[in-house]
Order: sequence, then C-alpha cells, then structure tokens
Amino acid sequence: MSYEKYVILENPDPAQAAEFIRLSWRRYVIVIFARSMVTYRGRAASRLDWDDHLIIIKPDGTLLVHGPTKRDPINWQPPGCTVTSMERDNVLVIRSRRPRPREEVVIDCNPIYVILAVDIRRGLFRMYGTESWMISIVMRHPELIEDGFVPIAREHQTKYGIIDLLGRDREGNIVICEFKRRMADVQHVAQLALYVDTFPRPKGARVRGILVAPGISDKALLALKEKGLEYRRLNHATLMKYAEG
Amino acid sequence: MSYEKYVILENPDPAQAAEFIRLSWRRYVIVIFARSMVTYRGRAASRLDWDDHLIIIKPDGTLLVHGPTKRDPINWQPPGCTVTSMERDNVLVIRSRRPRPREEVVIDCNPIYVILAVDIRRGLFRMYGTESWMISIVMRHPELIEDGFVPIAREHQTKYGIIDLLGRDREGNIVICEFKRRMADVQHVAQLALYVDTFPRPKGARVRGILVAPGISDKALLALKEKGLEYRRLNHATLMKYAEG
DNA sequence: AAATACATTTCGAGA
DNA sequence: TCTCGAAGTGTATTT
Repeated sequence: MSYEKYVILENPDPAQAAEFIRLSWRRYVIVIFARSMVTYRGRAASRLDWDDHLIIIKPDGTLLVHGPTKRDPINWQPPGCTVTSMERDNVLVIRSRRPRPREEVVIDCNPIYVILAVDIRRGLFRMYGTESWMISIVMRHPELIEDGFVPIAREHQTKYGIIDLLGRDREGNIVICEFKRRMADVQHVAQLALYVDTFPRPKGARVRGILVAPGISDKALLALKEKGLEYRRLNHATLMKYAEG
Repeated sequence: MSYEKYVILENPDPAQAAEFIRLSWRRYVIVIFARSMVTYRGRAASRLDWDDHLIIIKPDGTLLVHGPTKRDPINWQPPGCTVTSMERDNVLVIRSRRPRPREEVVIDCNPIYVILAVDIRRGLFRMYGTESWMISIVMRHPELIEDGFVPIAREHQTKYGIIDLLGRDREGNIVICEFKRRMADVQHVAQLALYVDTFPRPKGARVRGILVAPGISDKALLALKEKGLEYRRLNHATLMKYAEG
C-alpha cells in the first residue's frame, strides 16, 4: 500500500473492507460510516442496536462509535486495544480486545457506506488555568490565602492522600489547604475534613483546614462550618492578575 | 440541497467548504480532515498548533477535534453550541460558541483535504452493571450486606448529601451503606465518614458505616479502620447470581 | 436553571 | 505495573 494523505472507499463489500482495515489501521485513522450493531462486555455490558453509526479506529488501538449527538461516544475502547476485522456471512465484523481489564467490543457492519483513512498528526498543545497553575501562583503570593501565611510543602504526602499545600499561619498553627479550580462541593469538604482529622496534632498548636476555590456550594459550606473548617474564595480573574507580574 | 446518505468533498477551497458547512451542519454529521490550528477560551484556555487533525461537527452543536491517539478529543465543544463557518484570507474559519459558561473554540483550516457529511442515527441502546443495578439487587437480598440487615430507605436525603442505602442491623443500630461499582478509594471513605459523623445519633444505638464495593485500595482500608467504618466486599459476579433468580 | 452524583469515566504523574 | 487525583471532565436526574 503506497502512501497517500488520505484514502476513500465507497460502498466496499465486507471482505474488501476487512482487508483494508487490516492493512491500514496502524498507519491511518480509519473513519467508517456504516449501518452497524455493537456489543460490549467488560467492566459493564451494553448493546447498541442496528443503525447508521460513525466508527473511528485510531493507530493506538482507540475505538469510537459515535451517534448523531453528544460529545462522548456511545461505545468505545481506550488506547492499547487490538483490532481485528473479518468478513462473515457477508457482514464486516470488527473486534477490539483490551487485555486488562479484559474487555471486548464487537461491531457488525452491513452495509458499509464509506471508509475514509486519514493520516492525522497532533500539533503542539498547551493548556492554561489548571489546578496546579493555581497552586503555583499561590506559592509565589501566599498572602492570597491570608496575611502571615507561610507555605511549607506542596503536595505533602500523608497516610491517606496528598495535601495540595501545607503551611503555617502567623500563630504557628498548621494550615492544610485544599485547592479546587471550580466550585467546591461536599466531596471536597469531606476530603479536607479527613486530612485535618487525621493530621498529627502538634503540641500547643491547632490544625486548620482551608478550602481554596472560586466558589462553594451551600451544602458544602454547611458541612465545612460543622467540621470547623474554613473557606477562601479565589477566582480565575484574581489569579490572572498575579500570573505574570 | 437534495438528500443523500452521505456527501464527499475532496480538496474544497475554503469558501466552498464554509458554504457547505453552513448549509449542512444541522442535517449531517460533518467530518473534516484538514491542516488546522485551534484556540480555546472559556473555563480554561488552550492552543493547538497547526497540524493535520480530524474535526467532527454534529447537528446538536457538538464539536470534536481529534488527534491520532487517545479516546478523548484534544479540543471540543459540548452539545448546544452554535457553529459558524467563513472564509478569510483563504483560510476556512470555524467558530463554535457556548453561551453558558461562555466559551469559544476557533479553528483555522488550510488546506482542507476532505469533507465528509454523513446522515447518522442512533440505534436503541441498553446498559447493564451500573451502581443503581447493584443497589436494586441488594434491596431484594439484604443478606448480601449481613445477616439481619434490614433496608429502611434507598437514596436517603441528609443535609450533606444522599445516602445510597440506609438500614438497621439486628441490634437496632443505624447502618449507612455507600455503594461503589468499582474499587473504592479514600474519597469514598471520606464521604462515608462525613455521613456517619454528622448523622443524628439515636439514643442507645450506634451509627455504623459500611462501604460496599468489589474492592478497596490499601489507603482507603487504612482510613476506613481509623474512622471505625466497615467494608463489605461485593463483586459483579456475585451480584449476577442474584440478578434474575 | 442549579445542584448533585455516576461514569465501561479517561488521563497523567509518581512510586 | 499500579495507585491516586485532576478534568475545559460529560451526562442524567432531581429540585
């Protein structure tokens, strides 16, 4: 098979299609438009009845079955799976196997309207505004937590998990900070409460817990107060001001 | 534009492509293979440099930009967004706007290798093995928790969240059950601990907390014991035996 | 519309 | 390889 930027097959018969997929799936991203039926067995199980779906097979073993709506595929297989294709009873059968956990997706296709194989690349990708970006800025501007706050350790390991930011307040109390890049909820309060409850209590000092987020739900605020914890509002816009200068 | 099951455009010029997308995006799922550059601004921000990517536009306003690997798109826009397309400086510019939260994805394309428009449908879909399926089976077979366990309420509302299953043991103690369909971790223990800590304590009875899951992480088990909570192993295979008969 | 919790979550970092 | 926690999480359900 010589190199082409893309290859189109219109109305291939199942045997032709099976052969084409076998030869090209490690080199091309394959897009298949066909009437199809999908069964999945693994961590759960599902069945998608016959209709016209869009199937995508990537060189890394990713498999996607898309419907006409929604961001997420109806069925899928993550990277690392093995794809096989064959013709049986005039039906194209695509099988994707995942070793661990043991999962399988089987797609029957008939008829096959179009197969498009494309040579995709990934351009350089950069992302801004994540949680670790938040913490980096607070490390450089501790007063964003409160006056006198002194960071001790970022990502402090405990028996029960990692504390985002550990520090001390001006009175020498331990301060445990839990960061969220979006609205904080009860789960996040529960997590902070666990850290504070189980942190080794130093003599003559308290252990404070502060939830740092751009917002907090009513229930979460209630739980926070009940557990004697604190909330520090910190939003994207404020952080942006400290980002460069 | 007359109805076709699918339409293929090879090497369209940007103006042609823009026109085609404008006319067909509410009726077809559009698959575009083009050299492209993507910028995203919204809850966060990102930039994907020029390279050959796969772009999918669905009739519900979903937008996907896929690379050669991974299950998830590099950039995307969820259902409900508005797509516009235009030609500018011989570049196809696709713009997707989401009203709330206010987010925008802009894709510049040049050259455009192929555009494929397909009429996709979604077949009937059924799923098995979810968490609510687990709880339903335990409701009918309370002995799966322990002998003498009596369910009181499924999805019991508290101030801080919903308890999956509330019941009593043979000695009349309150039992709070938290279900997980997969390996339980510290987060889940933290959540259960919060429910138990804040549950109204009845006179002369204890409040027990049981985490019901097919497995539990070491850290989670440690935290569970520290908080005096319990773990009941319950896997998929066991539940399947009780599913029908 | 806002809140809440599940998901075949996926993905990446660290041990 | 496994564990743990973030994510522009998405998605359905309920208020």
